[in-house]
Formats: sequence, structure tokens, C-alpha cells
Amino acid sequence: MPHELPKAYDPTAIEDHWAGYWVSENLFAQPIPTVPIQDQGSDGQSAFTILLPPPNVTGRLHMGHMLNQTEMDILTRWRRMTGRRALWVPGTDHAGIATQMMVERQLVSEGTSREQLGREAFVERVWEWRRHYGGAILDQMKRLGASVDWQREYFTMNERLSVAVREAFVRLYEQGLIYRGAYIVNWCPRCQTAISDLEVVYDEHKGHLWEIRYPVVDDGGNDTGEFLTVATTRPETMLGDVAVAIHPEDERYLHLHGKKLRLPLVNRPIPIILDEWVSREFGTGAVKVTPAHDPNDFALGERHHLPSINVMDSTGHINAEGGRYASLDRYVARKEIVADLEAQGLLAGIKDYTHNVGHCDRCKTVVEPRLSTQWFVKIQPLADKAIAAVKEGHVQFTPEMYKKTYLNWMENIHDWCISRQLWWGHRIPAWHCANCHKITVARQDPTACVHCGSANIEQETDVLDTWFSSGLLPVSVFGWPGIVPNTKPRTQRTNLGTPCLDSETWEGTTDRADFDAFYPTSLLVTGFDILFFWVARMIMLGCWFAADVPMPDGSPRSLAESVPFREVYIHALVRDANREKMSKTKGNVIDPIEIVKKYGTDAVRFTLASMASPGTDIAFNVARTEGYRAFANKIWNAARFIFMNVDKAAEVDIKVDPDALGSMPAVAKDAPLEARWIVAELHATAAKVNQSLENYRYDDAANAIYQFFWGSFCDWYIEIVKLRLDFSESADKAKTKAALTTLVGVFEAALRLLSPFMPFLTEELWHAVYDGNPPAKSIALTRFPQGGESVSDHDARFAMDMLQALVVEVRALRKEIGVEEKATVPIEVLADLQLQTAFKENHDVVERLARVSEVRFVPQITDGLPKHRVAAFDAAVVYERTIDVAAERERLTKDIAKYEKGVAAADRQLSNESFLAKAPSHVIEGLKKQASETRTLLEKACAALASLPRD
RNA sequence: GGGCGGUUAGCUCAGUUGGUUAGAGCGCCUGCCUUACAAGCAGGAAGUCGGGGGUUCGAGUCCCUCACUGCCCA
Repeated sequence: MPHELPKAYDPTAIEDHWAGYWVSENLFAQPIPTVPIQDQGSDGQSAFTILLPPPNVTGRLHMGHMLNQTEMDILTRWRRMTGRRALWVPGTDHAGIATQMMVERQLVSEGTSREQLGREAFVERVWEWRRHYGGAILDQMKRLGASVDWQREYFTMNERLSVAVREAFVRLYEQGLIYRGAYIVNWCPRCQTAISDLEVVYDEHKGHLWEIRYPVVDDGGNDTGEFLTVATTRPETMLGDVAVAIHPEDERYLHLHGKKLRLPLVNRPIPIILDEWVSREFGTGAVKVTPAHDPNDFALGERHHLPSINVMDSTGHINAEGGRYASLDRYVARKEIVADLEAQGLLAGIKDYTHNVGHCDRCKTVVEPRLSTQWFVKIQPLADKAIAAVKEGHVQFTPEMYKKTYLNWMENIHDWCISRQLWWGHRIPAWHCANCHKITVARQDPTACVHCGSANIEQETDVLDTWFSSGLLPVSVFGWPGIVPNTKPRTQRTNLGTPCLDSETWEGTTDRADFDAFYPTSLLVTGFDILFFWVARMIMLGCWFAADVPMPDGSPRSLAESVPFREVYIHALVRDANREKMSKTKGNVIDPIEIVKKYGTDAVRFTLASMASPGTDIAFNVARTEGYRAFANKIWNAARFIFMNVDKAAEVDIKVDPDALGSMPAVAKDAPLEARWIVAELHATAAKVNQSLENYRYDDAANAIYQFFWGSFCDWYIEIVKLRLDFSESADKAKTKAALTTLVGVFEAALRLLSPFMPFLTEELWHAVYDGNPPAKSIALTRFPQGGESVSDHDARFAMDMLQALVVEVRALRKEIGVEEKATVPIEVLADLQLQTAFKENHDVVERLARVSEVRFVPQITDGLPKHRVAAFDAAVVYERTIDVAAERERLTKDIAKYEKGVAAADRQLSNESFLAKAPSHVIEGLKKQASETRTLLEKACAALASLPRD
């Protein structure tokens, strides 16, 4: 028997197999197009391109990744199945700081260090680390079945992408948009490098506000006996003070204008300067100015032409400028300075003060604002384009709210510090000349200074910020900058099936078919925490560099065609079941791989999808995952039922024509009600799913499928179709075959509908449906069901509604009066002729589903029989057991109250003339209909109450 | 300090441009091993939509205000 399935669904038994199959068969590879995209004509052939926001190469998959990837995979699989040329490009970035840290830690454990190894050997060592461990997170992705093109896997340090980084740097430099200068940057004393504003995380910290008295001195430099008191959270920086600033209109200090102070401990004379930036309310209204150690002070220093005195070295220790405090750690120095000030009577007070302290995102060390020479991108021209791109609607945000956040950030952007004092990364292509001290920036390594011709040049030791290279990915993965017209033979991809993890050989140029077909990409899916990293930087760099790539027809590229992606979908945070943020310290981190092992990938995916409503955080509750594993099991068992019947049918030579599968099932007009109904439901569900996915409503889409599969297909359709699957000698074989065909056809289509959400389960069952002869290599390569409604569907759905209502009422009645589960009973039905016909035609359905022995249509329900009334009909169970009069009275009384309220509310509205005048007619008609139905129910309930025996 | 969200059933969340008597999953209660499925089947209970005010024929939905709560930026 080909169709034997285990009784219970076991995801572990099938998932590894399919995950491996999808990779080894290269199912989702998208070769370089051989025909220019615009020549492919049909709308359905346009590309759907999506780039994986690169996880850190050092990373392990967490719940946020899984949500992110589930969403991307659902959309990609869905778009692929609707006929789009779908391409999802995976990869990792080289994560400069994180990776270097990882390897340095290794070296420390081996008793050596980066410095001992030397730069070249160290970098080789990092590559080695990456070869061993760098693929972990992508391997996890493979296990989860992400439908990416593994042949296009990128790594930001690979040769081809490195060329792009170099080109981008050189171009910006040539355009005057990269400069080198001494500015305050965020310095991590542990990582020994500058980090960008975005890599600093602020934590609330209980500290102190020290108030220090600076002696006022006269022109001769002698103390006048007066003091100006300043307040600071970082007293150790006073060693580098060059002034004290006050507000020019601060009446307390008017008499000090033009005076000088003696800097305590250092005894340097410093001026009192006037600046409106000073807040009179904060502290004492006098602020010490340390340009080399505070960004605000730096700006102040520039305005007032003050010198900058750097008092700390790169490790956070006081340097020679600090006099007797030299070589002390910054916090040790702080203690000693405070103690010395106190000893000299210059400490005016210490106040508790809670403030935000910046920490290095990577290592959590307190960041030291520090003056140092760095490379910067003059960002405004790039930001202007990035702002225009969004304002003009070329990039759309979902949820729309993030557009505001984006613009707000972009409009207040600071120049971007792109240099990092690391060894692992793209070394800046600039050479310093020992002769003329000028800088040579070049695409090819130079042998001499371009300014003076000296050969005595040395390459800059700094590397570029990782985001500089990952921000370029949308253009660089599709061949920029080496794009040439389609004249020479197309480069062939070799090594099919083997991801090029290591150094990928780049031939220098690529044809432009890739760029033309896939740029701009369609969508970026990412978390809100990456908005400024990814979204902002890619838009800036994409708009800037793509603009220079002409359109396929040679015309200039507009801003609309320069953007790196047309849409951005921002998802929320995955929290734990109690809505708490997951964190290692709290110990509430859920490892997706663990959960997947326990419940199956499909169930976890479905959990995430069913909760992924735009803008809402996901409280991940395994109870829910358990529920969706049950859903998977439900489908599994539905399949078992179907296959069992297919096999039974085969024995009497009834076979489903394979041509009937693979599209939307059709039914004859005279087909049984349940067949017409389930096909109509399938159409409606397909329409709903397509529309929901169009709007990123994963939750609506998932819920619609769940409801269809379980609530309609399993609960009703399968139960009814059991009546039609008659394989006996006397059966009408044509009817049985038609029923079987609809059953299998609807199931097969529903599998396709579910496939983007539960790729593993559906792949397994879909192959089983075709019993070893599938029409494609994978369900993922079939067509997605498209829905629609017709008028006849409406009739079937109405009749089925009524039939279901009758069954439900009878079941409820039976419970109320305590009919044993197994007993069958006759029922009486009072209904109009139309309904009678529908019920008569389907009496077997009522009999089976409600355990009814006979349906009697009566002009009046026999007195004394327990009955239920709905607006359209009355139904009674012919049964002797007496009813619980008290309970019945309570129920009816409650109902009557509800109906009376409803009728009263409706009457009030319907007698309101302005309502009748202003409300749209369908609302009025609807209300009238509803009012009359409620009135009927009210009358019926009152009559029933009156007819109850008195006790 | 500035800005942006959230508050709907015991829990987690939907509720499209205002329109008929507010929904789902899980949980809960009751009864069933009815041969696809006990990871199941059937029936049931449960919400003055955070408080107050306003606009409107009509407000969970729009406006104001208060309370609580979360996030981002400085």
C-alpha cells in the first residue's frame, strides 16, 4: 500500500529529509536571467526579490530571526507560487567587532594575542574561524527550510563585495563626501575602536553629580577668594577642562563676565565663556568645558576657538596630560580626584543623580566620548536623497508609522564615522605619504604618492564599519560596480549546488542581466531595531550609487528606480509568554531550534504567522504552538482518511483523474450540496489569503486557512462526504468517483494554500497525494490557489448555513434534554417550503451528523416536545425524557431579556427620522431584517416560556 | 525633556474608510475512546471595548482630557 502514514504526525520524521532535499535539488535557485526581464511580457513574470538582512556571522538563530525568516519565507513562497520570478538572497556580514572579539578570546585562551600574531596572521586566523563556525546560522536556516537561493549566498568580505566597498569608498572620496578629521567619537576602551552612535546603547545608571568649586582669579593669576561652582557626572575629565561656560544672561554670574578661573589640581588658568547653549536650570548653571571628552563641549570649544586637551589614552587611562594622575584607570582617577578636591575644600557637594550612560553594544563597556582622528562620510547629500525617496513614496513602510521615525532620524542625521580601529574588515584604501603627509585614495593599490611621487607611503590601518559594506548589499549582490552592457557572453555559474562559502572568484565584470532583473529589490523585512542600521543606510547608499547605473534602455535612472527596495516591512519583537523581553540575564530566552525539535518547524512557523499582525509584539506562548502542532496533526489525519478511501476506491477500480488536480477544483451544478459548498469555501478562503498576504496580514491569512481546514473541511465536509464514499457493489460509481475527486481535489488545493505557512507537512502530503508521480519537484513550484466567488456559490453557502444550523440546534437540544450520545432520535422540523426542500435533499446529512433517525416536517411542532427556535425554523426532538423546567425557564428568561433589548434598540433607531434620512439604505434594510428576526425569536421564546409547566 | 505607540473575554491578540446585537486561538465548564484524528468529537459559560467629556442619526473606531503602560531619540 503506497499510502501508509503513521497514525500520528511526527515532524522530526519528515523535516530533515525535505530540508535537505530543497537544498540539494537547488529548488529555489534563480539563475541569471537569460532573457531581459522586460521581454518576458506577462505581469506574472515580474521579479520578487528579497535580500536577507545579514545575520552576524558569529550569530546563532534566535526567535527574532525565526520570525523575520518565517515572514520572508511565507512571502517568497507565496509570490513564487503566484508565478513571480522569486529570488531570496541569503548571506552574512563579517561583523567586524564581534568576530574579532570572538577570535581574540580564542587567542587569549591559547596564551597568545592579536598583537603577538601580527595583522596578517590574525586576519588569516579569522578566516579560519569563519570557515569552521561561520556557517552555523545559515545551516540553521537550511534546517528551517528557508526557500533561498543558496548559490547566491553572499559574505561581505568576499572578493566581489569587497571590490564594491572599495569602489564606493573611492567614489565618495572623489565626490568630496569622505573626509578625515579629529572629532569626538564614541570610543570603546575595551574594543579599542571608535563605534558609531548606533552602536552605543544607553542604560539608566545611578551615579552622582559632583559639584566642584573653581577659584576665581584676578589678572595677576591670584585667587580672589570667590568661586564658581560647576556640576559634573565625570569629575576625572576636569583634567582636560579649558573653560567654564555660563549663560550670558544668568544674573547670578553677571559680575564674572570676562574673569578667569584657576583649574583645581591642574592649576591652569581657564576663561569663563558666555554661551546661550548653557542651561541655567541644570546643576549650578555653570558648565565645565572639556572639548576632548564631550560632544557638546567639543561644539562649544569650536565656537569659542578653545584648544582641546585629551587627557585619556585609548584604554581609558589618564595620559601624561593628567599630571600626577597619569596612568590611572579612569575610575580610579575619578576617586582620587574627588578625594583630592575634598581635601582642598573644593568639593561643594555630591548629589545622587540618575543619568543615561552609553555602553558599547558589543561588550557593554562604558563608552568614552573621545577626540580622535577618524574617517567620516559627509552624510547630508546622501540623506537628502534618502529623504526624498521616502517622501515621494518610492519606498513604502508597513506599518506606516515607521515612515515618521525614519524621516525624523534622517532629518537629524550626523556625519557617519566609518573608520574602525580593527584588523578584521575592509581596510581603508588610503595611503599616507611620509614625505608630503598627503593622502592617496585609489582603486588599485598605489606604489607612489599621487601628490609628490614619493614611494614612501603606507596604507591606512583602520578598517571600515561593517555597515558600510552591508549597506551596499542591495547593489553589490547584483553586480555593482562591475556592470557592463549585455554584449559579451554571460558568465556561467559553476559549482552548482555548492554554496561558495569561501573566497568566491570574481571575474571583474558581470553582465547586467542580474541588476536589471532584480534591482530595485521588492521588499526588505526587518525588525524596528534595525531601522537605522539597515533601512536607512541601504536607502542612502542604494539611492546614491544605483543612480549612476543607467536603465536597461540606456536612459538615466530615476530616484524611483534607484531605491534599494520598494517596500519595507517592519516586524515587532518576539517576547516571552508574559510579554517580557527575552534576555539572557533573565533566562527567559526561547531557543527556536529547541521549540522546533519539540513541536516541528511548521507549528512554530504557524504560531509566529498567526500572531504576526503588523505593529504588534508577539508574546510567544508554547501553548499556542502546541495548538498548531495539533492542527498539523489534524491535517495529517485528514490525509490518512483520504488516502484510506483512495485505496479502497482503487480496489473497485475507481481512480481520481490526475488532471483534476493542480488547479482550483470544479464541481457540477447538480453536485451534492457539500461539494458545491466546500469548493465555494475554498475559493473564498483563497481570496482571503491572497488579499491578506498582499497587506502583510499574516495573522488573517493563517487564521483563514486554519478555519477552512479545520472548521469547514474536517468538521463538516469530511463528515458529510463519508456518506458519499460508497464502494459497495450497488453504489453509483460515477457519484462515488465525483465525490472522491472533489475530496482529493479540494485537499490538494488546500495543501497548496497552506504550503507557504507549513512547507514541510504540505510537501510530504502533497507527494503522497500524487503517490510517487508528482507533476513537479515540489509543492513549492506549483501554483497558488486563486479565489473568486460566483452567484451559485452563494446559494450553496446559504443552504449549507441552514443545514449546519439545524444540525447544531438538534445537537444542542439533545444535550439539554440528556439524550445519550449514541442514541438516535426522530426530530420534527417546522420550516418554509424552500428550507424543507433543502433539508429533505440532505436528510441523510442531518441524520448522520445529528444522530437523527428520521426528519419529520410538520405544520406545527407537537405540543410538549423540547424544541429550539431560530429565525428561519423550529426544530424539536421526539424524546420522552422530561426537561429541566427550572433551567429551561432561566435560559428562556435570559433570552427574552436579550431579545427585548435588541428589539428596543432596533425600534429606537428605526423610529429616528434623522437615522432614516441619513443612514445608507443597506444599513437600514439590514437593521429592519434583523429587527424582524429578533421579534420572531422574542415571540417564540415568550410562547415557549408560557407553555412551560408550572412547578 | 522631545516624539511615537498601546489599554477590547481568565491569557495572548484581531476588529480595514464610523454602520445592523464586538470576534479568534488558548484556557475554563459539561458529556463522549462515534475506526482519519483523545494532538480528537460534541455542547456551553465568559467582555458596561482603561476613566471622563465631546462630535454624530449612529463611536471599540474620530476629537479633547486624565490615568496606567511600552518604545525611540536627546
